[in-house]
Amino acid sequence: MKLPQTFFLNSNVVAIARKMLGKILFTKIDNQITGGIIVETEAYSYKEKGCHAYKGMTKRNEVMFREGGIAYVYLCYGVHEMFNVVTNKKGKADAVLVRALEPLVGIEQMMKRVNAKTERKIASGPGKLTKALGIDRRCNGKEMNSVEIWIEDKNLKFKNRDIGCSPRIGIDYAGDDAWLPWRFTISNINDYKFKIQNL
DNA sequence: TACGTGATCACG
DNA sequence: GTGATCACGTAA
Repeated sequence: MKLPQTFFLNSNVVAIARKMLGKILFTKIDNQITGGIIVETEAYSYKEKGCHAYKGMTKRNEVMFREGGIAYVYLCYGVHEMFNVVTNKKGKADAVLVRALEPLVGIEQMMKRVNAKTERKIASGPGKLTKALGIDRRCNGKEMNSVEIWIEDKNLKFKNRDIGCSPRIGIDYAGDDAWLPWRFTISNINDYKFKIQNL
């Protein structure tokens, strides 16, 4: 089942980030379908200093202020496209950064895009997963149930011990807010992968 | 551990 | 206009 927009309208972005683990992010770009299981996410709220929207609306973060359920894609360090899903109601600029995927569909195509020789680690970072899925700033503002990009729920459930929760990566500029445990990870994904059917 | 890379943003 | 900074990846 494709996740509906309502999934992203909740005001608790941390809960959404947690629930996005195990969902499957797909793109159909250049007529190729590629996708992977979301295994690492981070929550960002306009109320805290780690968030691009903390200081208000700018040209870059404008889509974060729209109604939830759309993509927020921006360029980081001049090199990497970063993919987020905007959440919450219009004007409440929250988002979830997707930081890593377990490759699942269209693996050959993903390997080609990232120029990798093996399928291992081809989407194991926020900059790499966008490259693997063909996501770039053209996806900025795109609805998350469109034909180019969407997330599916295959009802994957995890044991508590396989879910990690820790501070977010690379946001030292956020001061105290850098300590918020808003990063979520899955370990032992291979123990769960086989449960996914009907790709 | 160092640095490429270029858009963005807060200054004037 | 300009310059510091950046939600990374890779090589070493």
